[in-house]
Order: sequence, then C-alpha cells, then structure tokens
Amino acid sequence: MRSLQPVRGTRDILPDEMRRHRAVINCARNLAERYGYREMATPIFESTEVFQRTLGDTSDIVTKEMYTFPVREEGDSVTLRPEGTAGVARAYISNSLQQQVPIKYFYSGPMFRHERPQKGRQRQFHQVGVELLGVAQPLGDVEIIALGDHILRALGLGDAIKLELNTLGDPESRSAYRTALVEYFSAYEDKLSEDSRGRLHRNPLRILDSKDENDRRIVENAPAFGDYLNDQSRDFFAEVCAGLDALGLEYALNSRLVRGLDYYTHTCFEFTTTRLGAQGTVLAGGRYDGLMETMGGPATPGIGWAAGIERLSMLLEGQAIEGPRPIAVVPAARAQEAAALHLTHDLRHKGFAVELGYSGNLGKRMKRANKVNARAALILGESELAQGSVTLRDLDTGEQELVALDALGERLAAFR
RNA sequence: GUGGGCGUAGCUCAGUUGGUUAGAGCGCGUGGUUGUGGUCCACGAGGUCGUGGGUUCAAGUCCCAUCGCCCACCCCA
Repeated sequence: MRSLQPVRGTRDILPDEMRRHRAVINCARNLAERYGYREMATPIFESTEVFQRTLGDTSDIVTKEMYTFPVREEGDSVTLRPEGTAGVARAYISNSLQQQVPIKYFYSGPMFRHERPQKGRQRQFHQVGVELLGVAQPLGDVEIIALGDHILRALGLGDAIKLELNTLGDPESRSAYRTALVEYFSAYEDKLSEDSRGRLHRNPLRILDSKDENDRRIVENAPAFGDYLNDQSRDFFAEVCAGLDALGLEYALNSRLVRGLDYYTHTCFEFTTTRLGAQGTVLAGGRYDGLMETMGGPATPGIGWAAGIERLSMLLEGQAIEGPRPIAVVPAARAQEAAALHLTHDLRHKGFAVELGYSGNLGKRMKRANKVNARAALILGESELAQGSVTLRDLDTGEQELVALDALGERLAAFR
C-alpha cells in the first residue's frame, strides 16, 4: 500500500491546482519576455560537481539536501538539480555564450531538495527564474528586481508581499566582515546556541539572523556590515537603491538578510509574505559575479532570482481562475449520435472548445453539460435535424432558439 | 536530523465514563422527468475506524510499536 502513496515530499498536481500553477508560470513567462528574457531549459540533473562547486561545500544544500545518484560509468555521479542558477551557468560555459552577452534567460521547472517537508516546502517543488548574464552595472540589478515586483503585482499579490534588500559586498568586503564577525562571536562562543556555534565557522553571517533569544542579545553589539564595505561596494549598492527609488519600488533594508549559497555577491533580495507560515519567501535572488570563474568559465557577472511556484500558487487560492467554458453537444437519442460526433468534430476544428458526452439520455447529458461548466448546449433532435438546424440553449439564462447548421459558427461566436 | 500535533466514507468532521447492525453534511449514483441542466424531493452505493500487537466478557474509544500526514526548528523557493 505504501507504494501507492507518492514518495514523501512529492505530490500530484490535479487540474484545479494545475490551473493556478499554470497561471503563475504564464504570468512570469509573459512578463519576462516583455523585459527581453527568453525562455530556455537545462536538464533536471547534472554532474554532481556542477552543484558541489557552485553552491559551496558548506551550504546546507550540498551537505545534506541533494539527491545524488551514482551512474554506471565508474566514478561518475549525477544530482537532481536543487536550484536553477548552476545549470544555467553550466549551459553558458558549455555553449560558449560569452560571445552573446548580455544574455537574458527565463526558465521554469522542477527542483529537488531532500528536506523535511512542511507547509510551503516539498522535496520536489517548482520554480520560475530569470538570469541576467554579462551585466556588471547596477542597472541590471534594478531591472531584475523590477521584473520580480512586476510579476508579483500582476498576480494580484501587491499587498501580500514586501521587498527586503541587502548587500553582501564584493568578495573583499565580505571576507573582511566575515573575519570581524568570527572574531567578535568567538569571544562568546560558549554562550551561543548550539546552532550558532556550528554556524560560527561554516557561515557566521547566519548568526545575525538567529531566532535564539540569547543569540540576539549577543548579535545586538556585533560589528555592522556597513563599516566593512569598501567604497566600490558601497557605491554599487547606493546606485541599486537609487534605481529602485527612481522607479518608486518600496523596499526595506535588512542587514540580516543573508543568502545560503556561496556564490552571491553585492545585491541580495527577498520578496516575502506573512501569509504562508514559516516559509514566507516567495521570490528571492541576488548578484553572483564570481560564479562563472568558480566553475572554470570566463569571468562574467550575473544576477537573477527564482520564485517558488507552489508558494505563489498557494497565495492565489481563493482567487477563482476560470478555465475555458465549453459548448456541449447533446444528441437527443441514439439516432442523432453520428450527427453529434460530426458536428463536434467540425466545431473543434473551427476553434471552439466542445464537450460531447459518451453516453446517456438527454437528461444525463444536460447534467453533464452543467457539470463541465458549459456555456451553451447544442441539442440535436430528430425534428431539428430534419430542418438542418440545432437547438442552441444558453445554459446561463436558459433561453433557447433554433439555429440553422450553416449559420451556427457565426451565431456561436458570442459563446466562444 | 530535532521537537510537537493528528490519523473514522471521495472531502470536512461527529462518535458520551470502553457496551448491540459506526453516523452527519457535502460529493457520487438511481428515480421523480422515455426531448432539457442548475433548485427541490425520495432512495441508494461507499468504511479491514492508518497498520500490527496487547489489555478486556467486550476496543473507533485504553496501552505499546510502527507507518503516514501536518506544524515548527535548521535551512530555503
């Protein structure tokens, strides 16, 4: 029986949910395209090194969350992608795309992380994402963030979400700050929570965001990132902020906003909501100027974000997303079934969504028409067909009329 | 990986201090209507009470184990 359950952390997406899912994807794809981001796709699994090298050996994803499998060729190992950027970066290098910079890509698809499932978190989940490669200017950051904001607003989530912004500086600033943090926190090592003691050498920036009450007291007097940013990093961030201001995009600076993946530099941001419990991040990303070199490719700046389709889809619950309303073709009796089949086929080829029941008398078929939310029913009876006509019934108003078959396409235009 | 909560019909749930054939609403099916849906009425199908063991004359109810789901931590979309 256990095998008849989906594997833990995975689930089926049935049509009602799939409709919301698709609304999210379509909205993101259409707007991304408007901003010049072209859709592409990478494989859902890659050589394990692709993720190991890019995400950082200490990141949670690499140390405990990857679905990794050995493959036949000795020593080879592949991993189901836990996120999208590494694959895009690999594709950039594999295809020698440095010639075509700046590159603007949109993608969507499943991602896999072996985590304990909870609200808004599955082991297979889906993301839409964009990447902008080869643009070192803050204008790129501004555009990327503006696109994310545009999509969330277009989905009707404008007042459900807020934007948080931070800078991680360039590698020089970041490592100077990191050193200062380690030095500061080391003095309190035995007072820190167990979690934070672990973070001290793995990712000290994380301690800043600890939820432990005692940690927070220690954090209060910790060195501030602002004091360790070099001029270049400070100027860069100021320009990003100025760009967002110019567009009227509201944001909250959050110096504790840290990314888990090693490849981020400079700008990082999250759009969050309070409506999803503990998993409030709905769209997040940042700049990753060092990533390409880390992977052994040509130095190329990059910035991008990814959004969780399930999380966005959950926020859309309650918003009715209507599917197309079909026209139901209803033969009155067996004798009219052949004519009904023929008419159905003809109307489908003319571009109408048409439902033809597979069995049942007229009453059954009308019930069925109602159930599939049909806009209208075309009733084919002996008397109608004798006149080369059908009965057209408007299922919202209940009004019906006789329509000649050769005028049907035109008459039906209103019901499309 | 750690902590907590919950498993009764397709769904949401009720089920008294353990006590006869385990219930409701919604949904589904059939009929009322052999050429007319939605509303209404009647009838009906559907449950190894998550699973296994134990206590007891008797277990949906108590005990143990196990599996699953949910929520939170960690971390993230």
